[in-house]
Amino acid sequence: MVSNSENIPDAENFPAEINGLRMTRQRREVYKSLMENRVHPTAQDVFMEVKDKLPQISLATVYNCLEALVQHGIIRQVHFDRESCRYCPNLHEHGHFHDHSTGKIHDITFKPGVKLEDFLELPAGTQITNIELTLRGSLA
Amino acid sequence: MVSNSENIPDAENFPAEINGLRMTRQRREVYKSLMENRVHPTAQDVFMEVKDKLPQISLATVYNCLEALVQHGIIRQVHFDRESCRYCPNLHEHGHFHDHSTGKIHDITFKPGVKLEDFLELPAGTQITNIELTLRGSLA
DNA sequence: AAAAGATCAAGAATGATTCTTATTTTTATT
DNA sequence: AATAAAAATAAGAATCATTCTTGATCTTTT
Ligand SMILES: [Mn+2]
Ligand SMILES: [Mn+2]
Ligand SMILES: [Zn+2]
Ligand SMILES: [Zn+2]
Repeated sequence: MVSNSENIPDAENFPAEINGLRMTRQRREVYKSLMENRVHPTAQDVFMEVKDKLPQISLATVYNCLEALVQHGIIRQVHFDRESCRYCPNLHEHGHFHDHSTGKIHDITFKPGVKLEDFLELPAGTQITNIELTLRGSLA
Repeated sequence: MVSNSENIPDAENFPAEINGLRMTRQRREVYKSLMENRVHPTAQDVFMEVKDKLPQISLATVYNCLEALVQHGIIRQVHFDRESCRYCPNLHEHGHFHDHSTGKIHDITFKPGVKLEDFLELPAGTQITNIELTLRGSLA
């Protein structure tokens, strides 16, 4: 029952452009890697994965691609302390749970309908444009 | 009505040890700087502040002091993306709001009695040991 | 086809942080 | 109090993720 076919178009019918960003071979493979393996990889991780398909790609290009994808709102950066940045193609509002027992990072969603003001003491007039929530712990 | 006297003992009656960490002159000044100026400074910021009191202190020592204070649970590190770490002496559970209009970082507390499960979809068996919440935006 | 623009590869540069080592200070022991 | 052992500090080197620079290559427009 293993199925790694999400809704990722293959090379032939992959859109030539996403959110105004031209999908070059490198950007496409970087993006596909993120979509197929939702493990919040680092740039190095992506580099190693993508080299299988594009053996000549450089780490700098992986950084460039990731940056371009982030700038165009196609993927998001995830930060854990001072570790290398990680990348996530899940665009829904969510936080991250770093399970220290397995090392895996899980997406955590907010309960439907919850507003920030429901659980935070926000100074009057606060306009929040971005939320980053990181949880650490383990699965009992 | 200016009062920068919080509950920060002065040099004479400053505890010789906190949480099992010996309070050397350097550690004391670093800690006092954080307590007196609650602006979430970087190590560089602390370095520049503390040099007024201990002109011979080195940046490496400031890093060492901050690290020792963090390890002993006396202060906390705060992360904003890939920027330099910042330090916070507020030990109550709280998040941070980076006000992009003023550049200031504000402590944000949770509403009393709120539990994580109240607003997050947590997988069953999740044991959370640490929460990091970062908000970005502006004060209208 | 030519020109302009965008992307890429490779390696150098940057900057925050950590590490190394010699020196100084503090604490424990005689 | 003197001595030995342990801890902390200062200074600078090393590290590592990330960014920058530059020349080559690919795309799009004229
Ligand atoms: Mn591989
Ligand atoms: Mn100053
Ligand atoms: Zn995610
Ligand atoms: Zn704080």
